[in-house]
Amino acid sequence: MATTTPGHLAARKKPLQARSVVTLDAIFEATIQVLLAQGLNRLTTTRVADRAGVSVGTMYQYFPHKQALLYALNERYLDMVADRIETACSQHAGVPIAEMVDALVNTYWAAKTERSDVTRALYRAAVELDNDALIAAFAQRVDTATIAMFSTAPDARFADLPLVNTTLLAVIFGSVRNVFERRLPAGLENDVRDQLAQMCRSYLNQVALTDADAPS
Amino acid sequence: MATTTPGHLAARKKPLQARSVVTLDAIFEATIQVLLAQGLNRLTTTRVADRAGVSVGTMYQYFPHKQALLYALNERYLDMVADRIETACSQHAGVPIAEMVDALVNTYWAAKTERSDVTRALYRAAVELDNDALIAAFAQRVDTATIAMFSTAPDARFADLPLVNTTLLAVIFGSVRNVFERRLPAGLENDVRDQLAQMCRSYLNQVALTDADAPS
DNA sequence: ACCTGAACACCGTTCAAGT
DNA sequence: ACCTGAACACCGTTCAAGT
Repeated sequence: MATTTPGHLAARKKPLQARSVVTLDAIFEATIQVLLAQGLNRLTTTRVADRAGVSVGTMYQYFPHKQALLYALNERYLDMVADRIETACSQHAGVPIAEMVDALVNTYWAAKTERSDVTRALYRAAVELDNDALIAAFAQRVDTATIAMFSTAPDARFADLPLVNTTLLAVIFGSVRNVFERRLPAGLENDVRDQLAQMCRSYLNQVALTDADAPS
Repeated sequence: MATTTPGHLAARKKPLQARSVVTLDAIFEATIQVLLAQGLNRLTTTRVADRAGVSVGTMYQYFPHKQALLYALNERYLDMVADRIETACSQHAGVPIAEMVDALVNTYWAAKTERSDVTRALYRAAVELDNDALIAAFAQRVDTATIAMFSTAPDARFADLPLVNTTLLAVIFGSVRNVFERRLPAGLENDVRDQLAQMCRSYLNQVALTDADAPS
């Protein structure tokens, strides 16, 4: 499912020719580099254009304004994360629910951890650029994938799966972000991840319907 | 415990005279208003000064630069939240652990929800202003308060209370932020809060040492 | 058709001049 | 002693001129 981009933040032209794809990639790569090396308030259209080897004017052919550039960068990133979660979810259909939760925690955690500098930079860049639409689209994709996975659990049913699912995702995504922003030492970080997974499992065990709850 | 402010972000002068306090409050209030009404990238030093009824030059007597203003605003806010958590923690010393967790979730939730527009605006403003020091100081205060509270629980002991505590705080704070940024409908928001509290309780029940674990 | 970069409007910050 | 706001450097964005 494609992300729906609000008009005012949409990229100006789609890269139809091979050269454009290269230019666009160079711009994205330059943006990440400037973001990491100089930070958000030194991220200048001129600096990005310079590093990408194009003129400012050219950049404005691809993006109507600076925010649209950051928006597109986030979009790419969230699409990557959503792809990985969708894949993990379909690969774990039918396994016990505890394994599902572990897969979910570990997949999201790994996606955020692999390039944690980029993750943190994007958390910062994601601000004040009307990213509600991005977040909503991302949440929708993930909700769908995880609900589908959890429905196939052989060992658990729930009175209100959508609520359980929303809670679980809020807890996982929120905790990961929190741990990131606190810059915990790597060892402690991993311990917290394991505790998080355990917490999700306890919760699922407790809210799962028992046989006594089964409809007659 | 006072927050340790890094020098380059410190406010320029302390409000020693009554008039200065008024001016400073006016600047803070103006900042919140501009933030809510116009958003972060329309938050201009001139606009804030205008609304506060002072000149830009005067504002620069109190804050060495724009970031310091936003930093100070966040500092005030986090101090308020930390105060409330500390109070709740000392008021709940000695009660069963399930009640402690509920108090913690509800206090933090309430502090963030009461003026949710301000909360969201500050989440956005908190970016790229070296808020690591702020977050660290806040985390330290809360860690201390909650660990002290949990140690007095009559019905639970833990093999590694610091880890359990860190996990719990990451989950609670992270989830609250996530729920905020997703702008869930108010009814669902409350349901998720209740689920969150339940999840924390399941977790604590599971990781608490049983009598069998007791040292002989 | 597409790219360039000087030019324009606006913002953060300073500091000489005012009280 | 403290406040003011014009002035300066820099950034986002445009568009006439170039290829």
